[in-house]
Amino acid sequence: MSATKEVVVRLTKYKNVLEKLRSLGFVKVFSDNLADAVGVSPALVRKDFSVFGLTGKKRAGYQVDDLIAQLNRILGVDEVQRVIVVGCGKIGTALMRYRGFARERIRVVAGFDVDPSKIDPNAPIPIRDINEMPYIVKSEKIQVAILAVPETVAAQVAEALIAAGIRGILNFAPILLKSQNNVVVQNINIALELENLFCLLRFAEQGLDRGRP
Amino acid sequence: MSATKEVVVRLTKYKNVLEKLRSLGFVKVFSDNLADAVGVSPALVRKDFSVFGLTGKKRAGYQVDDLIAQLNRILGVDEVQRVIVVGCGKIGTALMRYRGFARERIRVVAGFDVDPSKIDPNAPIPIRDINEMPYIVKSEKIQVAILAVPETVAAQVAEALIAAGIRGILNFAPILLKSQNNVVVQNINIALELENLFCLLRFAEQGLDRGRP
DNA sequence: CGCAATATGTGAAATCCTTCACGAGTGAGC
DNA sequence: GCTCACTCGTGAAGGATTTCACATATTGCG
Repeated sequence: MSATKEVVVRLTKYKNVLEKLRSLGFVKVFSDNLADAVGVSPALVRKDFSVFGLTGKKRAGYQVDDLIAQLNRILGVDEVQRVIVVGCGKIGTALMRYRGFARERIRVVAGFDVDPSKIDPNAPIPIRDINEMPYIVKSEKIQVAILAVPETVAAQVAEALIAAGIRGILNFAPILLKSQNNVVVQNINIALELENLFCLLRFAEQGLDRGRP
Repeated sequence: MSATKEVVVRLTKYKNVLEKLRSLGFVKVFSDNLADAVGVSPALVRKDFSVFGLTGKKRAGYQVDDLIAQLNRILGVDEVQRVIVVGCGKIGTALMRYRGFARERIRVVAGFDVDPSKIDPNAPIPIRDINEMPYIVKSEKIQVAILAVPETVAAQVAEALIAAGIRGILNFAPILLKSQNNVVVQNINIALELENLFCLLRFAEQGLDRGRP
């Protein structure tokens, strides 16, 4: 049943919430709880689950352990996910050392840059020359890359990544990369998000209609 | 006319594309061009514009200059937008120095942290003690904050921000802050985005239905 | 100057997504 | 063990958003 991107996003959110609940000692959970935590309606939680055959019991809700196991199976994130970071500027290095990744079973295998002064193959997370990227991608069977290079070279580096066999890109460069022919792209444009925030504020303040007078 | 968040996001994207086009010397533009660049259908571009009374000419498309001016008016981003960064760890400092902000007329006024060793009020962008945050927010009339603190204190710091008068938060901490009572929150959960990327890849590979057998 | 090509603007249709509402089990309490 | 309040699962209804399709206007060109 065509699962859209939004559904996958929600499933992942459910899973994260469930893991927090489990660490707090929860054993069962109701659709209301998950709905609150994720910010959707209870009906939608149940609907999402039903699409994937996740079932609970009529008065006992869902078993937390069970649900996590099922979600992991569905989402396919049982093992550690390996990723590379391309572009080791400010954002790139910050991401390489980001602690949040460990908790989610994500491991940064290596960083890449063009600047020779940044290269350090002996660091805990090695930083290599961008020219080595294709070999590492192949030998390590890397599928996903975080792109954090300047705007001017972003498109070109993205193509190099795809050519090297990368199948998913998390793009922090301020250009809109398009998902095409079996390469999935997720764009995170920080400046754009901020701009939107300002706009939404503005709209929230003075009503939503600002068309012709 | 109830403008949803999605419409605002698209308008901002149009504006960004238009500015790139203008810098390339374009004078007029068609809905097709914008649609391609933003990844939507031409009809939607026209519909979005019509909602806000943005009009073009029947065979000449839209005037780039004109359109940008109108969008700026509608989106309310004529002047420089000022923002603070709370939490000057890896991500926080990277954001403080992020170049993409300058281009979008966003200025980071100050950073805040609890760690005394990080404080440096004389830096180009000063880093101050978090306790000074409420005063700076008030005196500088700051409305928007970027939140980049560890998970454990994120909720608490967010409350402090709201109490100090902040009206919009761009949240990089891995908890879901909820937009409530006239505070707009935009969550960017990097680990979650990566997880989603892996899942989408997985789904793209082996079809979308993975429910009961 | 008139025509034909082309792009806009918009009501109507279609599609997609969410919520509603209710039947049906089920666990807890007495 | 019986009852009852409670929660799931789901078809149908409802909304919202996007696309369609075409009348209409404009411009370039012969």
